[in-house]
Amino acid sequence: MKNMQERIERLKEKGIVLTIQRLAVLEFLVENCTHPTVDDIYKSLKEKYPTISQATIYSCLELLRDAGEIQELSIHRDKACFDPNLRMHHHFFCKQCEKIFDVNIECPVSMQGWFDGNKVEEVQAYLYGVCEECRKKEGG
Amino acid sequence: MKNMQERIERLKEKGIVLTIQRLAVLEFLVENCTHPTVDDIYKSLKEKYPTISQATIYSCLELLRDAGEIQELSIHRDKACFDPNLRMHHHFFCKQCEKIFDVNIECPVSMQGWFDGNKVEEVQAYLYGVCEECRKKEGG
DNA sequence: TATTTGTCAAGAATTATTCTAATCTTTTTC
DNA sequence: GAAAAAGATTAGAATAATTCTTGACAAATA
Repeated sequence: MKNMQERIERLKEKGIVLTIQRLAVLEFLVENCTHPTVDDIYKSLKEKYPTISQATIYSCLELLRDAGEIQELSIHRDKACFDPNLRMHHHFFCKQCEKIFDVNIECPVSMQGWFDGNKVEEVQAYLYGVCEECRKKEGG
Repeated sequence: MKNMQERIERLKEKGIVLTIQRLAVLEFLVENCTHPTVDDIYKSLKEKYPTISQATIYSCLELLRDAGEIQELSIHRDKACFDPNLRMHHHFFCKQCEKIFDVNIECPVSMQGWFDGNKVEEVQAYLYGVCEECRKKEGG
């Protein structure tokens, strides 16, 4: 359950109706911090709610993203994935196992809010490489 | 012409055949540093080379990217765009005019090569916000 | 209860990208 | 230089992620 209660409060304050589907999507993300794709979420929720449609997943994700409750990552260019972690952080993508890890490095770029005269509202940084685990496997 | 000659040398050294189409794609990118999409490139080259096909643009871009001559950006999640600038740099996307600017900020994350035990081979950082020009327009 | 407003489902439509098979070019071999 | 082989290009079909549309449904309001 974690911080679900807080999140629900925040959404209610914003006047967002918390339907079963919306809660299910949010809850799934909070409990599965593996940066799932739309399809991952759809397949999993379909088991519990067999009538749910993909379009609903898309619309719930869009709503939650616009409400600032989740982040949309474009670490792959062919599909979106989502992260319920609201703290400022970046992401590492392993080219071999394709897992995505959170990266908690403080980066000056992200902290500023400004770059020259341009207002920076959001920062996404993606590191691509090979994770420790995969490197170990390779090595032996 | 700029650094085309150097680029051509590098590609030849790698044993890459420099067809008219490949050169045209590379040249277009070098002369249009506006981070064009596949479609931008296709539409523009089609005027000069009416028989060129989209698949050729995709394959040239893939080849040039894999040869390390250009960078592929996933700043939009709905379409790729390309950058011939090989120096380490990041990108700013204006949500209003949708222009993409290069950002020359040195970021520790990018310099390291490592994050915990994970080997970092590439870094892409995207700043999203409103550019100076658009803010000025808004203001008055 | 009747009305209004907002949400959901299902599938069609759209769009970027990849695949395929045929054609054309270039390179190699004789 | 001609023939064969290898590689590149084309055009269009196929695929896959995402968005749109429309009607059905549910909740909130009067």
